[in-house]
Amino acid sequence: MGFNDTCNPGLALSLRLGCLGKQENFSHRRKKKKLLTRGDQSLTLGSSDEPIDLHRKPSSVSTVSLFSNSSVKKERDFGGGGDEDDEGSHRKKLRLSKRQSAILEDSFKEHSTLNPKKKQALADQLSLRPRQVEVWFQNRRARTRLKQTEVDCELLKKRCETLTEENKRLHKELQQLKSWKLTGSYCMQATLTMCPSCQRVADGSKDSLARFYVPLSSHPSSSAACS
DNA sequence: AGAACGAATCAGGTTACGTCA
DNA sequence: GCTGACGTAACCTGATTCGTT
Repeated sequence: MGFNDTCNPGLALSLRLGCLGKQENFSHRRKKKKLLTRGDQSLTLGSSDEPIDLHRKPSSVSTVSLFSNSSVKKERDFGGGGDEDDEGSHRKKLRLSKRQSAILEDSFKEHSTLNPKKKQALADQLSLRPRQVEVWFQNRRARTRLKQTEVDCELLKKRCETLTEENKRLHKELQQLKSWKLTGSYCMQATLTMCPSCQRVADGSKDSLARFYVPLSSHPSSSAACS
């Protein structure tokens, strides 16, 4: 926490959803071809140095679907378990060490997406499976988005509050002007004349109307227009 | 050339474990 | 010791892109 998550201020709440990574990260994809088939990756049960990873797409009829949910999960989750304890009867959630987290964090700061090379390098460096590095980056990006969404939310809230306040104030002002008009007190008459060319109130002696006041010197259609 | 397919990766959401008050 | 809240690793699902056939 407390990293450069809020480096993108502004209200791009919805826009950002589509722009983070999705497209930008495909350039380095698919460099290798079928070195890893799905079977190789997911169903090789401990036959290589890459631990069990039974996690891909149970939508098709794969080995995964042959197990019950929970048993698959346990096997999958436990499969690998990092470099430490590989024994145990149930899933043991790995807790990344401070060093591992720090290195991942540094790497994330550099670039929030992974390419296969970087993934493998980090995995090697940290004694983790590439899949774990991948998951960490996915979760990290999700956290970043969540945090940014919260920031955006706060900004919108504040903006909403100020607009509500302004709206109230304008209503009040309008009522006041209406009442003046009804009571015939036209002392403001001169100050409320609308300029025909710029559609603004041409003079504003009152502070509340000052924002509509256009200095004659900067008026588009010469100084005579608003007199 | 273009359709079909598979692999890789993503976002968004969920689950489950570890930690702490 | 128990419990609920919280953080987060791991997972699921659907979508997208791209290389291969």
